[in-house]
Amino acid sequence: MSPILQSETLTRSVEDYLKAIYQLSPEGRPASTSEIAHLLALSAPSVTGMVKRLSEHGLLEHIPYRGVQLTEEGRRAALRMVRRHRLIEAYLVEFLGYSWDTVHAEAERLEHAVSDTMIERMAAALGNPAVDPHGDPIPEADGSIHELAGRALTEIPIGETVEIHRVHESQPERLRYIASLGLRPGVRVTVVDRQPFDDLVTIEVGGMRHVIGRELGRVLQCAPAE
Amino acid sequence: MSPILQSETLTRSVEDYLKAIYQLSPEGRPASTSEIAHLLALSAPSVTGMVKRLSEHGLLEHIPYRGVQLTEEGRRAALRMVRRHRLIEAYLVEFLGYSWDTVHAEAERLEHAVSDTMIERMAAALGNPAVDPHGDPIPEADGSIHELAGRALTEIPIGETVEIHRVHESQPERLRYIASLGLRPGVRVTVVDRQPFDDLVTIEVGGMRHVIGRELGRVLQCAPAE
DNA sequence: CAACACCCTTAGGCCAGCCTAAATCACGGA
DNA sequence: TCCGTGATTTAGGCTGGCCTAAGGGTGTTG
Repeated sequence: MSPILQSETLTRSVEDYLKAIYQLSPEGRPASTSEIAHLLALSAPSVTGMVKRLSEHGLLEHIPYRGVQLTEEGRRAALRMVRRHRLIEAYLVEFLGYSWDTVHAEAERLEHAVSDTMIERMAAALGNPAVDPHGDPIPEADGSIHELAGRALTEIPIGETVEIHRVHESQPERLRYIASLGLRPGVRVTVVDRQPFDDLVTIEVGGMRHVIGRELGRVLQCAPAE
Repeated sequence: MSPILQSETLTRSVEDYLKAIYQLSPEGRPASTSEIAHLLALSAPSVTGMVKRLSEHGLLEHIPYRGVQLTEEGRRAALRMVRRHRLIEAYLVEFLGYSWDTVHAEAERLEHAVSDTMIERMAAALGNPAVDPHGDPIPEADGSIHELAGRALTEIPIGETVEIHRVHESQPERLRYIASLGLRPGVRVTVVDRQPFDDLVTIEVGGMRHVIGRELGRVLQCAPAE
């Protein structure tokens, strides 16, 4: 029944859908039509239609009105795209002078065009890195991914000093703002105050104090400073 | 009338058509529907249809039953693609360990996906080379191209020693064969014999003798050895 | 338990790009 | 000059992927 799609016959669109669904729920919780539509900047009916096609091809399961979940095959395809995307970002930053706020758009296009061979050569040139410039873990070629446990900045108690491990954000303007505060993977941050509501956190980084809101705070993943 | 297509809204297909037409006739001689169809591996009616759209957008002129010629705008777009293609080939060979018989397919996909910024960074990383790994000249960013005059190997008289400047071929099998004879840009070749028909040429290269037929002979562009 | 709001899907349409089959043109040879 | 051959275009159709408008579920709330 399911035609042989295994041999890299996924279209650009299909790759984008799979990656989006994975990103909405790496753990496999069902993703809703509207979430997908919002992330891909498409209308909801378009998503319903594509989702139907993808489920016929065995890449995901769709329970009408309930959401979609990737199948094992769909998850593999999605992780392949994530690997590509993050390796491309790392390569562009390392070898072609890109900054972390500009790589995303370029990688978004390249991830569909590059061969597996080229991806592996880029990985080798980089020394097979474990994370990309934002600190996001790069899935292995075999489809495994090692998510490093981390707490959002919003969860760190007053007085604690942590290291930023990951800045999970792709919008250039936000990234530029984050960078302007001196925040990037590897940097140490101390939480000096917290507001009772809205998860406002005051941090000290590089001798400066800044207040971070809920949205930004969730994007900044931290680990205990060594 | 002609909608504003200037701002990089050309589709993959359109880019391929323009490049194909340019390659069929860099000098601007009209290219026929069937030549284009053959080069792009499409049916003739498909080409007629696309050609009609492209001429409406001012990228080429189509005289029905007579052929098509790129307009200045079309030529610029085509040269942009050629520049991209050749720079990508050069980059892949220089930095990612590709051989000249494998770069073509990869470049064919990448040329549509890469930004102008990235192309210029690749060019800079390469030191703004004038030619690609096959010896084909790389058009400048401003759209100028410096074709180096050369004679096909089939035209070299007996006894003359020349240097191969250019191997104008993209098929991997043919390139591998050519390489297996020790032929590549920069190599010196002496014509030791010629057959009266079929442009057969016997050459000596690296102490070995080989007979080259018409097709291959035309692909090998030579210049007087210094 | 009914009603409403919200989300999701169905219906119907459009465009780019491709195809095959059927007309039509152009040109060389009788 | 006429005709046939081969190239080209027209006609008509398909698929992927998107859209808007309209209909149908679901679940929360009075």
